[in-house]
Amino acid sequence: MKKISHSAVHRLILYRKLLKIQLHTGDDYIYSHNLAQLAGRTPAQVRRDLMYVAYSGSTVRGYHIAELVKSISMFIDSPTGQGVALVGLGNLGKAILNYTVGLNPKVEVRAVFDKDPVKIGTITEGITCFDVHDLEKIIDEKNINVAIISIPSEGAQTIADRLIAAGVIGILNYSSIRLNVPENIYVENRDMMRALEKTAFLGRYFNNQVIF
Amino acid sequence: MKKISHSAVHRLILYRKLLKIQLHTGDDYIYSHNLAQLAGRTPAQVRRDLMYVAYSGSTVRGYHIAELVKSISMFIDSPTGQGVALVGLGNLGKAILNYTVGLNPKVEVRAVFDKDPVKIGTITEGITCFDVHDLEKIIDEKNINVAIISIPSEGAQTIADRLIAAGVIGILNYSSIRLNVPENIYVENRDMMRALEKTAFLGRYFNNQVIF
DNA sequence: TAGATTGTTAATCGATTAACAATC
DNA sequence: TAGATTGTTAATCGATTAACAATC
Repeated sequence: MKKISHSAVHRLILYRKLLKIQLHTGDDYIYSHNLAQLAGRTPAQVRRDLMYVAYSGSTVRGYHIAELVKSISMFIDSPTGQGVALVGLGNLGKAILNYTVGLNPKVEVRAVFDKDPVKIGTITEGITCFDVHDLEKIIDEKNINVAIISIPSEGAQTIADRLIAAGVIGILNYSSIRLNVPENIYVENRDMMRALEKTAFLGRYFNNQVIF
Repeated sequence: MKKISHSAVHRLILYRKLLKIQLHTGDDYIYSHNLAQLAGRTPAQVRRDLMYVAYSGSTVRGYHIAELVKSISMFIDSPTGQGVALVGLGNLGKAILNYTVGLNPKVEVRAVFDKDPVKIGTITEGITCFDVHDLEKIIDEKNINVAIISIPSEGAQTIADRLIAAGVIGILNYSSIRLNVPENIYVENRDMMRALEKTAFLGRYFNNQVIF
């Protein structure tokens, strides 16, 4: 199996997103330098990234947008699709549902979990909220192997352990602790405070306000 | 001025966070291999990263935790502190406030903006919500140079233009469009769907379920 | 054909890793 | 001192960039 860097995966997903938007603008084809500009990359970088997916552009017309989207999807998405569980239906959980539900049928949120009796049984963005007590059962029933953690730090590790034991292989972690997981489990951490501090520093850095 | 990579900045912020937690465990000193384990890095990588900040460890005791935190902060934080504006007080905006307010006095959310009259004038996590119409005035008054965008895609570019014109140099963008900004402005994009798709792919990749 | 673009190879750059002298 | 750790230099690795032949 060939290797691919995390950042290349991230970029391919970005290209697909940008291409989907281009689909609605009328043009059938796009050149690497147009896509590069949209993505904030160089044309050569884009062409190199695209060589991961089995699709060749035309030297005259560039890339057929719809075909390229299809090729990227064949590369990135699971052929059978993947189910996603969201744990924690607070403000963040609701926002995540709002930003993700319905966008990619191959990466589909199939269940929400919470421990609050008021929330259990409600439906948000079309997804039912289950009792976190039934986590293992529902994950098995709904064939879920990806999870999003949007609960406070205290319970996060316990939930992660249960998710992994139930068959989850990828975790998007919005809690502010770092999870301890086996090495075959992928964890993507999204720490909001860390992102804010990074933005504050790099803003000054870009404006030459940092001296060291 | 020396150069530093975005990822090194991101790691230094992580180290500081992990060290702050260690502060409460009783030990005064920590070795690079302990910090490395917490951060998921190698000891040599940690030592190399730490050489950006002007602080030397002891060859016998390792790094004095409190001193190292101070040195990282002197490196990362602005001496005068930076004000932050949050634009959009929906579920996501409320979650962001919840995850960031009060954690770092040098990166301080000083104002929230929304266009909803019901929200304007309310106080969340101690921060007043202002009319987005008064954006420029408040940003100037409260000496803000960092902003978080947590509004739907449609209005995001217009808001970004106004923020930049008002003096913002760093933007943490949670909307799902890419912002067009001058090259001296730093934008950190946080696309939830992209993060989810990446997690789904890399989960399978880590488990050798991806063939290409 | 001429010209613009693509895919691929070679050169460069930077980050990571390994090795080691210096320190207490 | 012996031993463990640090800071720094050298070697390796990988990604980015530049160059260019192939294509229509």
